[in-house]
Amino acid sequence: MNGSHRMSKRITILDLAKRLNTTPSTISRALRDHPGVSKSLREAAKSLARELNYQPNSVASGLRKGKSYTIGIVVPHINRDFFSNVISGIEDIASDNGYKVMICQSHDNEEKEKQYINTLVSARVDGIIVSLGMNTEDCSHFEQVLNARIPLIFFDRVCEQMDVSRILNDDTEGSFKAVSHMIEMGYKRIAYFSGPEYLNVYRDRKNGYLKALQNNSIEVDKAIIVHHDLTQETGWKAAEKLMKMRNRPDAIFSSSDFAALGALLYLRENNVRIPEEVGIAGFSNEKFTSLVNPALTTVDQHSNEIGTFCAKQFLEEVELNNENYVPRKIILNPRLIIRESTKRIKE
Amino acid sequence: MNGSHRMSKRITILDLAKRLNTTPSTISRALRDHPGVSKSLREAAKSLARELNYQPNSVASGLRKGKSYTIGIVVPHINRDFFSNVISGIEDIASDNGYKVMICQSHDNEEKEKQYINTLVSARVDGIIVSLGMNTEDCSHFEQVLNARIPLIFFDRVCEQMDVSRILNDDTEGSFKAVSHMIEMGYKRIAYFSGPEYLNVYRDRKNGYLKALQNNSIEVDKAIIVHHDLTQETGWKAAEKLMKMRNRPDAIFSSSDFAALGALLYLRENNVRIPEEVGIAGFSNEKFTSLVNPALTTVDQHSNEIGTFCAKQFLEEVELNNENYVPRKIILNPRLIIRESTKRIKE
DNA sequence: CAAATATACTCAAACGTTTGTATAGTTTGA
DNA sequence: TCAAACTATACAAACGTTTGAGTATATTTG
Repeated sequence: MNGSHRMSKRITILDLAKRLNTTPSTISRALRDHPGVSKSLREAAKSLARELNYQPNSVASGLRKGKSYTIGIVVPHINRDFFSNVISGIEDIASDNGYKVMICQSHDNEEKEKQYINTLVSARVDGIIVSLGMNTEDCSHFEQVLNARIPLIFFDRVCEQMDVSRILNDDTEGSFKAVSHMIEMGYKRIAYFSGPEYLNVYRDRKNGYLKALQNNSIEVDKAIIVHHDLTQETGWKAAEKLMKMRNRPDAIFSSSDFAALGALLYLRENNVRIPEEVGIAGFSNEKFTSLVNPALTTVDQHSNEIGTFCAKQFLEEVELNNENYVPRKIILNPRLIIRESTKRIKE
Repeated sequence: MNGSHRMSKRITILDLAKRLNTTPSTISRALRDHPGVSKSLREAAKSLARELNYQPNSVASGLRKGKSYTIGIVVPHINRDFFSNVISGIEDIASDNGYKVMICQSHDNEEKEKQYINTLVSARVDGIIVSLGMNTEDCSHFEQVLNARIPLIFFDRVCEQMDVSRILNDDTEGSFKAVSHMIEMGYKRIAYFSGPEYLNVYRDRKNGYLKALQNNSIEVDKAIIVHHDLTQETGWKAAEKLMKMRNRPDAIFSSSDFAALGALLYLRENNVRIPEEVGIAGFSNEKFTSLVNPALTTVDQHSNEIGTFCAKQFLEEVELNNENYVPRKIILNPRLIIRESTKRIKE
C-alpha cells in the first residue's frame, strides 16, 4: 500500500534453502515437482515460496538454460488491424504454451528494424516472427538470426531469398478476385495503387491485377498504375492526380486499405459518386473499411489465423531444436468482401 | 543464405579474450570504451567482435547488473487506437533511451493481467506501465511490483489505492464538455453508456455527465443511464433498448467509442436520423469515429502524449533508483471534437 | 548377512557478463 | 636512485538458477 521502506533484498532460492536447511538445488527441484524430492519437502518449499512471495528470476534461469521463453515479434505498425490481429493470434497460442511475446514496431524503417533484430538476438529470444518494413530491401540483418540458430518465421511481407518458414496469403489470388469482381460490375478502366515491388505482397497483388485484366482482355495502361507508399495521404494525392487525367479511370483498386481510404475521401470531397462514377476497393479488411461511407470492398486476409499459424510453426521448430526441420510455406486463401463501394448497377 | 550446418557455438566475450590473449574482463571494458583499456586493445576488440559477429548476451549482462533495459507494458487491447498510440508514444521515448518494451494484452481479463505481472516481475523488467483491464477490481497483484522496487506507472485506468505515479485525462472535464455541447445543441434527454464504476475513468466520465446535466438544470433519469461492458455489441443492444422506451432519449453519450459505434449502427439500421432525431457522441477519438456516417463527435485523449509522459516518468523514477521520489499525478485536458453526429440545427 | 538397489539429498560447476581489487610494468619526482 | 604514482592488464567473485555427479542412509534381495 504505502511501499514500506526497508531495503528488502529480493528473496532467492538460496534464502528458501537456508530457511529449510537444505540446498538451492533441492529447492529448485522441489519447486518444479521433481520426483527425486520428497513430497514433504516439495510442499514445504512451495508453501514457503508462497509465503515469502518468492518470484523466480527468469533472467538467471534463462542464462543457465539458454532459453528465455520469449518470442520476438517485429512488425511495421501495431496499430493496424491486420498486424494487431496477427499479434493477438500469436499471443494466444504463445501464452497457452508458456511463452511471452516481445513486440517491436519498425515503423517501416529499415534501420530500426535492424536494431530490433540485434536487440532480440541479444535478448536471446527463442524465436523471431517478422513482417518486413515497407522500406526493407536488404535482408542481411536476418542472417545472424539464422547463425544464432534462432527459429525465424516471416509472415505477409517476407524475405524471399531466405530459406525459412513463411505464412502468406495468396496475394495474387486476392487481387485477382477483387479486380475480376470490379470488371464484372462493369468497370472498364481500373487504376491500381501499388507498393514497392521488391516486396512480395505488392508484386503478387499487382500480378493478380494484371491477370484479371488479361483474363478479360483489357489492355494494361501504365499511366493508371501508381506506385507510392500506400498511406492515406498518398492515396488522396494519387486519386487527385488520376481524377484530373483527361482519360480518367472509372475505378481504383488499392493494395492497401489506407490508401483506398485516402482516395475515397478525395472522391467524396469532390463529389465524385461512389460506386456510380468511380468504384473503389482496398486490401486487408481493416475495421474502418466497413464503416466508411460508402463501405469499402476489400480483401480479408485471415489475420488471426496467420498469427496462430506463425505461433504453431514456431512451436514446432523450437521443439525440433533447430535440427533437420524443413522450412514450410503456408498459403492461405484470402476472401473478397464485397461492399457498397463497388456495387454498381451493371451497365 | 542456406544456414551452413556446423553446430556453431555462440561466440562469447571469452572467445574474443582468448583470440586476443587477454581476459574477459578486459574485453568487456574494451567493448564499452572504458578508459582504463589501451586504445589499441579497444580497437582490436571491437573489430574482432564485428568480424566474428559477436552479439553480447543481454541475459547474462542483465543478471550481473540486475537490469534488463526492458519496460513491461500491460494494456487491455493493443488493437485500439487509444492504446496503440500510447504504446507508440512510450516506445519512441524508450528506444531513444536504450530501453526496449515488452507489450502484453490482458484482454480485459483480470487473471491474465495477474499472470503478466508475475511474468514481468520474474523477467526483472526495469519498469511496468499499466492500464487496468475492464474487470480488474482487486489491485493486490501490483503489490509485489512495489515490493520488488520496480517503478510502476498507471495511465488511464488506474489503481486508485496505490501510491504510484499516474498519467490521466481529466475524464470528468471531457465528459462535461461533450454533454454540455450536446445540451447546447438542443438535446434534452441524453442517455448515458457507462462502464464499471470501480474504474476511475468511468466514474469520472459519469460525473462529468451528471455535472453537465446539473449545470443546465436537467433532471437525471436513471432509466437512461446504462451500465455495460462498452463493446460494439452491447452498445447496439443498449441502443435498441433505449429506442424502444415509451419516453425515448433524444441523444446518447457513450463513454466508449466502440459502444457509441454499436449504437450508431443500430440507429442507422433502424432509420433513426442522426443527428436530427437522436444525437450521439463517444469517447477516445478512435480512427473510425471520423469515418463513420455520420462522423462521430468524440473526446480526444492525447494518447500519444500520454505515452511520452509515461515513458518520461519511468525514466525519471529509474534514474532516482527508487529512492525518495514522490509519486506524481499528471492530468491532461481532453479535447472535444465536434462532428456531424451531434450537429443538429438548434431548436 | 553382505551386496545390490532405492531414496533423498548435497556438491560443485556452469551459463556469460561485470566489477572491485590485485599485480605487474613503467614513469615520475625530489 | 628509490619510493610514489600511474597505466594496463589479470584475477576472482558475483548475479540466481539448473544439472550432472556424488554420497549417505535406508531398503530390498538372494
